[in-house]
Parts: sequence; C-alpha cells; structure tokens
Amino acid sequence: MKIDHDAKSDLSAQIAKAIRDAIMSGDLLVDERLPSEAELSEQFDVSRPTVREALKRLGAQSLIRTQRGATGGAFVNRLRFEDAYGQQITTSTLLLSMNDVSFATACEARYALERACAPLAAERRTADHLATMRAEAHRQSQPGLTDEAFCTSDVAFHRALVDAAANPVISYQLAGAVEAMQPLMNMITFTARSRERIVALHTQIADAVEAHDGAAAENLLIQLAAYTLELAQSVIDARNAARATD
Amino acid sequence: MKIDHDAKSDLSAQIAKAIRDAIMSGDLLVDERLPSEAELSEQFDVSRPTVREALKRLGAQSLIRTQRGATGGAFVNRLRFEDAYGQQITTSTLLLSMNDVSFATACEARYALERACAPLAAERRTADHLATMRAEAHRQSQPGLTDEAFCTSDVAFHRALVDAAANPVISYQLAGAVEAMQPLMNMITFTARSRERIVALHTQIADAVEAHDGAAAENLLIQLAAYTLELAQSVIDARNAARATD
DNA sequence: GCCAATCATATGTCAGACGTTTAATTGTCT
DNA sequence: AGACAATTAAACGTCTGACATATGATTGGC
Repeated sequence: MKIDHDAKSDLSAQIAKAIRDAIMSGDLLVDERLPSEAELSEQFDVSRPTVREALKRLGAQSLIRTQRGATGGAFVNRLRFEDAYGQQITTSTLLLSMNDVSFATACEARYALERACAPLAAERRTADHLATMRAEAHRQSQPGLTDEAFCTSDVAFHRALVDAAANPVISYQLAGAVEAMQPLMNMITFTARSRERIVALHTQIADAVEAHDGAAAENLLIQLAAYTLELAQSVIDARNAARATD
Repeated sequence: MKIDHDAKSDLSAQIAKAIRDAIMSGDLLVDERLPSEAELSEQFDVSRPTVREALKRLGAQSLIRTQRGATGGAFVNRLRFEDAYGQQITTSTLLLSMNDVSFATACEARYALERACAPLAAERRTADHLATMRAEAHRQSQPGLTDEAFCTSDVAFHRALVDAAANPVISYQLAGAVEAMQPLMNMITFTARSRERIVALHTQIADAVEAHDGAAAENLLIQLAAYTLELAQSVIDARNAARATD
C-alpha cells in the first residue's frame, strides 16, 4: 500500500480511505486483523500518530474495532444493524436541524415511507409488535403525560409498526426518518383533544394491523399524517400571529 | 468541560462524545469555531494528539471541518444532504454485504420504499427528471452493454424517480436503499429478453410519471419488483443445480 | 495609499518514550 | 503430571516536545 506524500497533506484521511476501500472491496474480510499500528506506520511510511488518526476515523464509522493487549489490534468490524441505527439517527437529526427542513417536508417523508411498510406489517405482525403498539397507545392516553413523553411514546409506537414489517433493511432505513422527527414534534403543544384524536388513530392502526388489513392501515396513516400536519400548521400560525402583535 | 480520566481509557472517545453532544444540543452552532487544539487539550486536561484523535472522529462523521492557517481551526460543519448521501450509501452497502441479507429482503425493502414515493414523483416530476429516466431507459436498451453498466443505469433510473418526489429527506433515506442494491444486482446475468422486459417496465413507469398517474407507477413498480425477484431466484436455482452436479 | 515582507497562529506531522492491558509462556509446587 | 502463579511480550493508549506548513493580519517601505 502506498500513499501520496506530495498531495497537500491530510495523510490520515488518505490512509483511512485506503483501508476503507480495502474493506468495501472485500480485500479485508470481517474479523480480519489489520497490521499493528507500528506495522501500518511503516507500510504507509508515516508516523504512528498519523496512523492512529486514520484508525479513529474508521472507528467512528464502526468499520473497525480495536482491542488492547497481546493479541489485540484493529479488526474489521461486522457492521450490525443496531450499530448503524445510532449513526443513522444522529445524521438524520442533524440534517433536519441544520438545513431548515420544514415540518411539512419531514412529515411527508416519514409518513410516505411508513405507509410503504404498512402492508408488510399487517401481513407479518407478531403478538409482540401488537402488544408494544397497544401499550404505547395506552400510555399516550394517560393524563398528566408531558408533551415530550407523549412524543417519545409516539416514536416508540411507530417504530413498533415499522419493525412489524420484519425486514431489517426497512427498519434501518426508517429509524432515521422516524426518530429524527422527534425534535420537530417536540415543538408542538398537544391539547387533550388532539391527543385523543391521535390515540384513536393509533388504536385503529393497531386494529387494522391485527386484522391483517394493510390497506386500512395505510389509509389511517394518511389521516394521521394530515392531522399531524394540521396541528403543526396551527402552531406555526399561532406563532406568526404572536409575532405580528409584538 | 470535564472528562473522566479514571474510566478505563478511550479518552478521545469521551471527548468526541462531549463535543458531539454539544453540537446536537445546540450549544455549538453551525459554523461556530471550536477552541484550538491546544486550548482543548488544556480544557480537557489531555495531550494534543488525544484531542486530535477526537476531532478526527468527528470529522469522519462530517460533524466538523478543519482549516489550517492563522484563522483556522475546527468549525461545526453544516451537514449537507449531499455529504450524508455518501456515508449512507457506504453504511448501507456494508450492512447488506456483512449481514447475509438475502436478495429478497433487500429487494423488498427497496421497492416498498420506492413505491412510497411514486405518487409524489408523479405529482411533482419535472422535465429534467423525466429526461433522465428516459435517457437511462434508452441506454439500457443498447446492445453490447455490460451487465454492470446495465445495473449502474438501473440505479440512475431509480434515483431519478426518487428525486422526482422533490423531497430531500426521502432522497436521502432512499439513497442507501437504492444504491446498496447494486452489488447484489451485479450478481445477476441479464439476458436480452430480461433486459427487454425491464426496459419496457421502465418506459411504462416514465410514461405513468409523465401522465401524473401515481397509482399506475406504483403498480408497475410492483411488477418490476416481482420480476427482479424472479430473475434473482433463477440465478440462485441455477447455482444450486450446478452445485448438485459437482 | 498601496504593495510586499514579516509575523503570529493554528493545524499537520514526526520521533521517542512510558503506561496499561492482555494472552501466552514459563516455572514451581503439589 | 497437572494446576496454579509469576514472568514476559505484544499491542494499544497516552504524553512530551518539536518541526513543517498554511494563511490571515500586521507592519514597513515606497
């Protein structure tokens, strides 16, 4: 392996890229051990700190893991869905908060994608998924629940719905779309009446999924999306009105 | 800011987490400059290389960018959708290849999610999107195209369809689902007849999207999903048969 | 008043060292 | 011979101090 020392610096980035490419192309297999830091620094003809910076980069993406001790070193990591969830959620959340994504846009994306897995969820839902969905719907009907707790439960409900589709790839992709909405949802103040409406829809969705009725679930999600959007719009209108009288 | 020096090592991970939390909580705003490495090393009471490892971790996630020179330093990065695409694709691709995800599972996820944006795409498609879709469909009909080039064009076609939904959040989420399929698709050998069928469906999809007929597009995607699955199954069957006669 | 040389600052990189963790090896005792 | 304890070696984790390089700001001369 070689590195371009004349390119204007950022050797650690080049090294990270070289190793990442080796992993993605299959030259390095899962659980295979990389050379030690000392060996890598010799191979790439750079110092050990530079190699370490490169390895930290890869570690941040969960591409490698490191282990101390005699048989330690850096190993190609088997990227698990659970590990990827966290990164996906972090990235999605920041994307929304840093790019002035409107509530409407994020909401549309979330419900469009969620609707896609309604038929699969209706087909494959287990008792576990149903129980989670009903438990969260029940929690949402408790009086005295803070808005934040209501949102958290809402996210849990929808994740159960997504997971019911029993497709890990879908669960992974939607983790970001569902969870990243939470900060946006937290801006909404839920009145008793709006909560009642949402809980009713959640309950109906659980019913539809239990009855293996994907079309009904899809339809209810459309209603829920419209209602959520309506709530958000009223918050925005109220804020604009308040600003006008300032 | 403080760090637990007694926790069994991995100081750089702790520092990275502290800074990441500060960014996500809004304590550090976009384009805000972090203290210099020397200052950070003093604040956290660690050496500069340790601080640097932490910063590289954050850089790998595109949370910060660094700049050399007098007014340089580390800045909170505005995470852009385009930057996130790459990471999303890398992660998705590795997830599929490292977790024995079956072709059927990945295919189901991709088409389920893609179907979700068919109505939006049909509603909002621009001339640009249509032109791209038709150009790719035409390319796919060229004889002498390698299987790999065929797959690349297939991905481009579907990305155009997704982008036509004009929702950056959807485009981001589906970038992974669509692109990560390519390595799996590359295992398929496309006969002249199967290509013909796929191109016909692609053309019909473009027609439906042009006619603002979301339902028709959805229906065609279902057919395309079924056909793709059928092709993959025949490859698997052929392979099993070959193994049986070995 | 403008332009060029200088300076200050901050990141990028290096060399060498020491501490710590961990597994394998070795050695001793029963 | 076998089990347990001490030693050793390999590797990562961290620190110190230094030099190289990029780049904006300052200063000085014309």
